[in-house]
Amino acid sequence: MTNGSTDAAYAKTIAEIAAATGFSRTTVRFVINGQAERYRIKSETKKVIEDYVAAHGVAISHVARSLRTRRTDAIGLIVPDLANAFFASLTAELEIHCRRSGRVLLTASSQEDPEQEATAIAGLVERGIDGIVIAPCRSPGASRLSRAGRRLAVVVVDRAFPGSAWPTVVGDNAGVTAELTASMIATAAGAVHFLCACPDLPSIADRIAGFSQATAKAGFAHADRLIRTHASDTTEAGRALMRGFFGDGGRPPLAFICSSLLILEGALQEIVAAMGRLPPELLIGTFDYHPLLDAVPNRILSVRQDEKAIAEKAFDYLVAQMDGRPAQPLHVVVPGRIVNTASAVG
Amino acid sequence: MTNGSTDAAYAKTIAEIAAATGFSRTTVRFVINGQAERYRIKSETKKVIEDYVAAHGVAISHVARSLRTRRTDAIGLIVPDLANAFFASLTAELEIHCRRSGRVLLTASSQEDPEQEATAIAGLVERGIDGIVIAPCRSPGASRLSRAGRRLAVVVVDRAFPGSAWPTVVGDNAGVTAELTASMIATAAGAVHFLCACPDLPSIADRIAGFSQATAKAGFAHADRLIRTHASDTTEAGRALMRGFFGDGGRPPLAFICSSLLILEGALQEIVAAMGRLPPELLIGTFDYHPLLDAVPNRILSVRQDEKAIAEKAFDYLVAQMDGRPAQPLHVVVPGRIVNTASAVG
DNA sequence: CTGTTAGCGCGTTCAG
DNA sequence: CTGAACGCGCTAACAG
Repeated sequence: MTNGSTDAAYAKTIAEIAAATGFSRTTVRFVINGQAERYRIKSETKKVIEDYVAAHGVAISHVARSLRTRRTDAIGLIVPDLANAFFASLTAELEIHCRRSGRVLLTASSQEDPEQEATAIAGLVERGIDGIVIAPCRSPGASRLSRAGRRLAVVVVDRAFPGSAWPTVVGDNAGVTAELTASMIATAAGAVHFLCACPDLPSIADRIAGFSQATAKAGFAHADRLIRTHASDTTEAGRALMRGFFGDGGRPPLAFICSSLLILEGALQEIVAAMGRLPPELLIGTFDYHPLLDAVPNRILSVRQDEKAIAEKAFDYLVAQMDGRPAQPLHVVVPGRIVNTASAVG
Repeated sequence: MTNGSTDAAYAKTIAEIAAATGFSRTTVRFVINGQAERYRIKSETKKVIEDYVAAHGVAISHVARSLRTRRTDAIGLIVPDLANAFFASLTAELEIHCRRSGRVLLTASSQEDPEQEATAIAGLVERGIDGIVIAPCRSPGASRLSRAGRRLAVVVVDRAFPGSAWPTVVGDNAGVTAELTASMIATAAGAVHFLCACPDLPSIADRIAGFSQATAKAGFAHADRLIRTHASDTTEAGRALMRGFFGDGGRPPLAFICSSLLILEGALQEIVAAMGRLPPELLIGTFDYHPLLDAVPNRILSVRQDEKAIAEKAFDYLVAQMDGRPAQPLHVVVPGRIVNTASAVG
């Protein structure tokens, strides 16, 4: 409406700016990309173009650029479930790194389903992402990641499936679980049970190993008797696992560890449903943290992963690959730590 | 390694397949896109191409396609904070719709910061997303959404800033808050306080209006005395708001409502920090749901938004715009409902 | 009927 | 400071 050329309301393409100012597309591009000096564009020319841009705006098509440069400055992230606070936090951290480096993060979730994972990977790869961070729900060797793109950078996080060809960044699991278990056995002066989803996931297998080790060390003969597993990591699975105790006509274990917040949520719901409340003497251990844990009156020991450090490492590895630098250590374990919730003092 | 042409390990482009099979790119494309019959490709030809594809794989460049079709089959989502369970759930629901319709969802978060929001919008728009669903952190008129792209579909969710030019899908706020407040006043037989982040957000303003209305109706003279606000929606803000009560040398209010889970988390943490535990007589109201609420022994009334319905409506509106169909009602309010947590029976 | 040719879209690149 | 080719899938027009 204001000017006469095309559509006044919208930003202009390089070709439009070139046509309007009478310079070539190349010249316009140099000015817009801040390379005016490098290519000795006359300052007067520069000003004309800059003024036009200031008045009308530019709309660089990243799509066209990507076609040529074979880069999208986009990286993908595939997580099993955003409802899991650990992954939500990891996502937020990775986004910070992306924004800082002028990239965008494309997040997709697999809902722990290999098919959805495959769909998500395909969708992102087709769109030319430069790299991908993935917490795979199956061994990634089986996925189509390898055939995906000519040069796709890949970093696996959280789940170190054996034989993975890609750099892997995981939180500590075996060590910290052993520590947690030992501490709880000492406090409870008795057996500690382990409610555990997805025992086939490497991260969970490590937790089981840590648990078994600490249990054996404390003198319990049959560690596996204390472990109950479920195939899926959901609130419902947590309820089912806890229901197992009530089903035996019994009571909940006095001390137990849940392999994830979702399992814990379900387990607690089931106890409340069955008993009307949480027995105050219950000693609880869990992985990952949520602020609401502080409002639960029971003593809770939580293993906090360092999402920030994991995200940073993963991002570094990704950038290293994209730059052609091979990542030095192919496997990094980021230590976690055990914290008491606020109510634990009571 | 296996074949001789280019790189054995990777899927082939249309041009590569054409060169290898001896047909033209157009023919190959027809077969690959399942249009062989429509364009009467000889079935023998079709088989040759299909066999080659089966053996080597195809790698359609969505980037090149987008350049031509001016569609990316990608839609963007901008949320203030993924740590907020409401937005995490909304994201998951939208992703389902995208997958079903062969699109990908690109999620970015603004951390409630207008600048980050602008960066995120720009990043997505530059990459040619077909539409965007946004829970804006400021009035979106001020944002650059309007100048963004020639034809970007936009739907605003959760926050209906006045005068918005775009279709808006929000949860009910005023009505359900009035209901919640009235119910809590009746139960507590006394005043109910409202701890409230971001009072300038339209969704929160509606909640304040509902609260004030119910409070006035119940005969409380100065509703605004019962409302305390904080500029940001974080756990820390919740702690600060609750600290206000203790600062007066007082005790926490016997009945209070928090405008979000984050505020609630902070408020509860602060009470636990100050008193060592949550007084069991505390009556609590909050917005949005988290499974861990069920493990808090106090009676909690939670307003649950219907993320599924919100996501569905928003997606419908988006698709309608992308198809050139104008969305009929420009503003939809999805009803919420009040639920008791499991412990509320006690 | 069966398939091909030519150019488009738009930012990038490099020889002029 | 410019011109022309390039990347790769899409589409209309066209030949055998």
